[in-house]
Amino acid sequence: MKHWLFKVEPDVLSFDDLLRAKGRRTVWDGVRNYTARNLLRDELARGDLVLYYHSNAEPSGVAGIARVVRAGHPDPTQFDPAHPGHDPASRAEDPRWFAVVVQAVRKLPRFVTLAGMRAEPRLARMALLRRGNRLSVQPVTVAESRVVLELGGLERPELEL
DNA sequence: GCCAACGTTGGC
DNA sequence: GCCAACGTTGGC
Repeated sequence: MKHWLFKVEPDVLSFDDLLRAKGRRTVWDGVRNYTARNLLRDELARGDLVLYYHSNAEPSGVAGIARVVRAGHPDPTQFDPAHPGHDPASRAEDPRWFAVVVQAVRKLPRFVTLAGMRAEPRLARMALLRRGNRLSVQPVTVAESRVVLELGGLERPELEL
């Protein structure tokens, strides 16, 4: 099982919003970046762990964990002319953009702030913390994931790995 | 294929 | 609100 970090602005869908959503799940659609697209299409698998990160927030940080419950499939919004992510150049038989479905697992007992992660030497190499990183779906190592869950106050982080 | 211009992200 | 960093677009 692989581990990922998803960025989302909490004004759009906070982790608490996801917990309240029907089935505690949502379609992760609207991603229009080729690097993230490749990950969604080729790498994310059902059962993978997702660190749910609030970006552009006060404070920014990891709020909870989720799981991929449906692997990559064509993002329907690319074919919807009314959707801001509509892509007239994408064809149904060769879709350009992909989505997954994620389901909330649990909220972290302690919100793990960006500053808290920066202060943790074991996370020094984490992709999120690298300067200029804007990728909205990014890989996280199992070791990094474990540290984040530990910072988040989970008593038995290994149970989630 | 190069690269300037532009738009977006996201921390601060 | 500022602005650095990055991705994308499009002229050539």
